Amino acid sequence: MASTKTTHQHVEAADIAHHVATKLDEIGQRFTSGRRAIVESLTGAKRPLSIPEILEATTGLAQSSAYRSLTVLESAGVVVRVITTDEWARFELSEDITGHHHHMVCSVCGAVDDVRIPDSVEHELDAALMKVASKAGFVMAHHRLDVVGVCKECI
Amino acid sequence: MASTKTTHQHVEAADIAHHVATKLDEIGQRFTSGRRAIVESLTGAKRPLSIPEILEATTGLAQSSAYRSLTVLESAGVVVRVITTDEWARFELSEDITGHHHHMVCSVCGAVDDVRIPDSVEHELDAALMKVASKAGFVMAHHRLDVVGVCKECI
DNA sequence: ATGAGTGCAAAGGCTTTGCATTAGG
DNA sequence: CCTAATGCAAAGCCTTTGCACTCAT
Repeated sequence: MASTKTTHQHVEAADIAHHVATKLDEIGQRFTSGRRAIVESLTGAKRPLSIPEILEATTGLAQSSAYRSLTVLESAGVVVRVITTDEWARFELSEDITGHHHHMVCSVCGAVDDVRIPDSVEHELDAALMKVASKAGFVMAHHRLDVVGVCKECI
Repeated sequence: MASTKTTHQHVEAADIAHHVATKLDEIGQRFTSGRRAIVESLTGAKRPLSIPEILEATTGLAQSSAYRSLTVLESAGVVVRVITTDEWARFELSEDITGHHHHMVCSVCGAVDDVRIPDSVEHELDAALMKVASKAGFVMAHHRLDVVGVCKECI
């Protein structure tokens, strides 16, 4: 908890492995080859991947191991489970690695891509959300924002 | 499509039944007692309901009928399936009935409530999203925004 | 060697579907 | 009446879990 700064600055690509190893170590978990392969897939993708996509990118990885490893990585705070539609769950690296961002979801093919909006908009948004949340006695941790539409492939 | 205005103004409670009946009729579906009961549950709740909650509020409704009716109502554009976590799906009336709003999701108990933020923030947000989306060749239909945090019951 | 991690297969849990029955127009 | 809608039960599909084997420390 003390070793890693969680600012809006993202972790450099080369340091991701080290960062993940540290986070795993903090909860007494090993950084095995399978987990390394998963993290590399997610790093290369720059968008949330589904289990089938992860398995395709990682030869010799059992589906159950993928689920189990992703759960461990999620507990370590390295991976986040993203719920887009009701199909497959998707997984991405946490925002202290990738930086804060949002998702564009294609309502036709289900494709998901990362997007970022100006900090000024983020701040105004957070201020407005914080206000309405606390008015309802709700302690806001963060927000989740998606663009829903049609991707260039499906137009 | 010509009969119902889809402005930011919501439909009056008393007219919901008529509105739903019209929408169903447009796709050749009947407004049966079961579907009426479901719509009434959703109207009363003023927040997205899960299948168990809907069944609890509607005696004598089979689970499969609930799923089927909700799918029909979704096709009619009257109901929206809300994806919050990976547990149960939740359903709510569409925004041309309820007006545009967002959700607060409790990360502890999973409770979901509606929230609204000022139009000015909505507009700035849409402008920013539209901009980054079109830059990626993506045609935005709408946005989806949730507050994630801890509700007053779980603090 | 010694417990964690993995693979394979089976079980779980939400959702969908098949078929006979009921009800709406 | 006659087709659409419903109930019940079985099947589907993503995800989780049990158990034996393998690998890292």
